[in-house]
Amino acid sequence: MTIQNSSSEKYNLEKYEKPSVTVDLLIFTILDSELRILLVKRAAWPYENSWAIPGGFVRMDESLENAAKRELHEETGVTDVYLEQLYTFGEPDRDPRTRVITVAYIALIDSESRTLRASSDVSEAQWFSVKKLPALAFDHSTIVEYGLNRLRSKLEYSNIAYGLLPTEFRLSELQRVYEVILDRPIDKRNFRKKILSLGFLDSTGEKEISGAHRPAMLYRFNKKEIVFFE
Amino acid sequence: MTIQNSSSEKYNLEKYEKPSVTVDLLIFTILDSELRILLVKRAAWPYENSWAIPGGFVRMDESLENAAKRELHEETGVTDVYLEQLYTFGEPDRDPRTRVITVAYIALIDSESRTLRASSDVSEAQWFSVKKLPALAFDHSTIVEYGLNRLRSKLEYSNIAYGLLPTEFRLSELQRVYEVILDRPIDKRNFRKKILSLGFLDSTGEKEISGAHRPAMLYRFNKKEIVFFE
DNA sequence: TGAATAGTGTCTTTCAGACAATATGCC
DNA sequence: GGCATATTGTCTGAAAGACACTATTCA
Repeated sequence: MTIQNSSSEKYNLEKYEKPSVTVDLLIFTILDSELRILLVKRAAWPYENSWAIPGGFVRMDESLENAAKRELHEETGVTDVYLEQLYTFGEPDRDPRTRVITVAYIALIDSESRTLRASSDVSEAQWFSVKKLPALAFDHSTIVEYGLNRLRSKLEYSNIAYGLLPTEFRLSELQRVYEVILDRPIDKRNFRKKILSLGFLDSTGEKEISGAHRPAMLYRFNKKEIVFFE
Repeated sequence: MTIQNSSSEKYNLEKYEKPSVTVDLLIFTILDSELRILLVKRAAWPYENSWAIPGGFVRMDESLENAAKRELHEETGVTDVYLEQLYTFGEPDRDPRTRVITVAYIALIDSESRTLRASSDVSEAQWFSVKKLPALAFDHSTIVEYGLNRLRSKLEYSNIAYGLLPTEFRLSELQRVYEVILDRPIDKRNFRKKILSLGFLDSTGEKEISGAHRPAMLYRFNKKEIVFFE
């Protein structure tokens, strides 16, 4: 029987048992030249003391995206960051307590915004390199794997990197973001040629001096929304 | 409060009000040289007599994908077709009855499998060209738009077209699939050069005679799973 | 032999990738 | 001057795109 079919559906809509629905957040940042995600330590059964990606229930009056924004704010204090729905995971046995369907989101946090809430209600939260992750609760390893693939492929054909950098940055920093996420070295000359030809970077005209060497020109993304190319 | 935090969460999990969760299906096929989707006519409030994409509730003991497969089978009688999760739509007011979160799936049906169930429990079901769609119930126009974009971009860098063709087909048929979905003409010589160089087509050695003209070689996809290239 | 579709090759341009030397600022 | 990072150009190979004629079958 489908929503569309039953002639008595308006009386039946509430008769089915309903699953719980949560949002889970894959929060990425670049820290110490590594791609990292935020994990929280679970305090209770199931998976007590295991690390997990943060998440929580979707309230009846908020959209999925707003639920994700609220959770993100609760965990990190940040607002206005890149947020994208990743995938919905709904195996019947993914949570031993009850049926829980989770809508996973990706969030990208730049190095300037990156701070953890002092007064978090989470017992412990930590940035883990995606190359050295602990065992994760539930099906969260699957979610991380899926999110990494999404991030990597979007990096190759969109300006998504803007979410991981502060407003102004050096081209070498941008290249580092690509190298860290794609996990391979990139030729500097080819990278600059390509990235500048795409036309989504503007030179600020400013140079940044940061040590005993030639200062670098600062650039910024000319769009703070995702754009695909090719 | 998140799943991870509350020390009394195991007693609280059931205290929240829960949304209904459905799967909705965007079922594509090629018919009369047009890309079409299956729509069903609603029999009851809300959107009575409006067209909608088929869908139904997720049962407590089935995965999202199995719910989609079950609905697909109920509507079309087919099994073993290409099925992909599209996106999850969860605006609080998208269904006037109650909070309904829907996980949308794409299904591709080839011209040989394409038959509608005689004994469908739906009042009416029909294949509509995506270029001439009626007004749709709920937020289904948004879902269709989203699905079309997904299908178009996957067509350009994967072998997803296998889902829309029978096992054996002529290159001109494959080209027609591309032209119809991308909605633009493609040069025959460039298309053949490119598609054959990708290596996911095998020649069957058979030729198909279908009228007063030179017979065409038949090809088949050498993988019945999605593969990305480039 | 006419109608209809199948099948094929060249040229040009664009883009990706390999590759190394000079420039600038601070100490 | 030494160190550290910034900045720049050429060559080659691969792929994309423009473009038109011949082949085969049946009626």
